[in-house]
Amino acid sequence: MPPTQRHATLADVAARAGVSPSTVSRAMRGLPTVSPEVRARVEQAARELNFAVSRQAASLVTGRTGVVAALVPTLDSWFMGSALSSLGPLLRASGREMNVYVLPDLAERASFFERLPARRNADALLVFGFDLTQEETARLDELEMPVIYVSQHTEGRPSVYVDDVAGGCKATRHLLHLGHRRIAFAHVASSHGFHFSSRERLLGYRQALAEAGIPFDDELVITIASDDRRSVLEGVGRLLALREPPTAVFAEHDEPALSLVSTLRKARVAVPERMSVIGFDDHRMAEWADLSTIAQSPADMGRIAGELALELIESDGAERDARDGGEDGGRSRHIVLPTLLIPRGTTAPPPAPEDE
Amino acid sequence: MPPTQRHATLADVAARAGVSPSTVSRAMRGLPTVSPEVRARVEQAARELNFAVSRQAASLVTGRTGVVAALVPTLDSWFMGSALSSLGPLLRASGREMNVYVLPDLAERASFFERLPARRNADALLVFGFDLTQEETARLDELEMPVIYVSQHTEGRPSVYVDDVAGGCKATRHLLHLGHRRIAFAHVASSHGFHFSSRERLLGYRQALAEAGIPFDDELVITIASDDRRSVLEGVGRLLALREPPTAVFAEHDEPALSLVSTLRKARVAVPERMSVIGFDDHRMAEWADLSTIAQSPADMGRIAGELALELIESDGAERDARDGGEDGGRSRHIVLPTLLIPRGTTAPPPAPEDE
DNA sequence: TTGAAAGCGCTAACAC
DNA sequence: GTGTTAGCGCTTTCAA
Repeated sequence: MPPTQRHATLADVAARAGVSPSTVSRAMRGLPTVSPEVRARVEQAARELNFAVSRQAASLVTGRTGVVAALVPTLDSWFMGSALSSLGPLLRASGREMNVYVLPDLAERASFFERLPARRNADALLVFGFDLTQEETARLDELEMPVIYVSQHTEGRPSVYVDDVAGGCKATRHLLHLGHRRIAFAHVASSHGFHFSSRERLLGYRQALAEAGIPFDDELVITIASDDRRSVLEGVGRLLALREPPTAVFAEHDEPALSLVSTLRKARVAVPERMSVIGFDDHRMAEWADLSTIAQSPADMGRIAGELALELIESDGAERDARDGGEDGGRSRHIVLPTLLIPRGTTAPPPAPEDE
Repeated sequence: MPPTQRHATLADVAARAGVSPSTVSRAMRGLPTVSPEVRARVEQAARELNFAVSRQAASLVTGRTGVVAALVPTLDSWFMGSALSSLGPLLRASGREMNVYVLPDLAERASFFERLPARRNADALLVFGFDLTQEETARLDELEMPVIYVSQHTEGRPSVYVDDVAGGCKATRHLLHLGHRRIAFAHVASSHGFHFSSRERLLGYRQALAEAGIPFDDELVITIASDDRRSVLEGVGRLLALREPPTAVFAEHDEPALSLVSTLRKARVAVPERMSVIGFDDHRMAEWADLSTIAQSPADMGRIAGELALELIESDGAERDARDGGEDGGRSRHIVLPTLLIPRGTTAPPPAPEDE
């Protein structure tokens, strides 16, 4: 007895339409060398048989898989969600599929880099937000397909990212302009050993302080564990207990910023009257909660990285002919996206000094 | 001049290892019928040539693609992110890839159902959180692969979801037990025309009210647009302006619940002293903000749905032989996951009555 | 504009 | 345990 009914093949359609397989192939791909009448007949037959071209068989001969892969540390974050939500439709519009590799921990990560499952199974790879080692990057170079680094800069390889230093600077300057002099920085300890540009945001913070002639004070840097509410309470407690407590906090992401606001208000520390808080992201929740923040657009990053991927895929065949686009044909292009200060209701001038 | 260097093939490895292609194939798939010595030789050759089996070629002959597809309305939500973050690694552990189709608007959705790009390109499809029409469901039935409905029940087809009615009931009962009698329900108007079980949560709310002998009052149901802060302000304003304002709000998701808390506190309405707020999800932010909520686990849903998919893929070949697992071999199984009340700091007894 | 034939890289019978 | 053979379903010359 036969297994599940087989899919119709191109040959089936050809038989039903009374033409040769090659003609069906041409018609299905929309090539112009098919007479309108025949094309109609083929399309009808295909519809009746519920036929779709097998990507597997096609790619065997074309050498293209029609798949673009995305490597992400997790999908459980506003950033990744937004980025892939814009990348997916873009790829579909070009007739491609989106393959996602989620590497939530070091074991998964090691296994990915050891087996390199994307090899031969995608036409390009987008690497999101990882802080890769040199070995890992070298391994990706072996993939023999375009690899684009997103939310991370990698020397000599195509990258798309926002200017985190400038963003950190903007946030800090905003607070400085409001009159704050004691400004804390809230850092998030991520559990999976990936960084999300936090190093650079801290750098921007320090840079803005330096410009204003304010010395860096590491008592003002707190670390919040992203999965533990007590760490927020502790961090806030530590800041408030300082001899000279801050009047403002810059959190490297909106989520911790929101938890700071919530924790402060619950403790009857008025925000922004007693303490200003600014985040980074412009998370959907930031508007809801009227949080001041530095906006970045992961949706734009996803889209732009996707466009770059398509471009590199296109040029992958012809690359050795004309060296028109410079020596590497855009292979080491860096695209830097802007950030934008969005002042909202959680930042204001510091309270009038009481003890000075 | 040649294009980009071609990938090594199985034949190349065979030549280098001095064996036949079939032997290489067997070795690469870990079949037991290969002598250890030969296996070692093959693996070495494969490593030297940076060889990986082409899924496309393999699937052409096995009839399996090694891909599981997920259909999602968006990735930009806590729920989807968590679900796919657990699904991905599970699929990888079984040696499969995860293909994601994001359908953020009705145009994308229509185009997906018209072209059915998953056809022939995946071994199973997981459909997340859509409220499908009958036509769409019928279309998916034509896919000739297992289709699992997640976060949605569909008659006669495998489904995995939480008991939203019971969850809504639990949230409302929690507030009732605390002594609340005027309880509002905050509904989210989603922009893409997809429902996320909100109908059923409202049902649970009404059911709990009925049990307590409290009549349903539609003045207490507000709608918040998920992308507009003013709508939150308006909703809160409307509730507070009622002749008999509520003392508690049940929001169908944590994100709007958090924005309610934030808006109320900013307006100097103490939470929970003056107004209790409970959400639904147990979003990561809920713990950070000390929000009472009804927990559901999208991670569990993703995992369980994935396991079901693998099971159905396995049984897909043998299904017609033994009808052991009931008439349909689990093809119409429904798996209902539990919800859990998590009381935190945003719910408390109502304030002592002032005017009565 | 269409058809015939060759083969993409692999697995699965079947021999040995 | 290993090799030989015959396709899987498609695209792509090349001829007509």
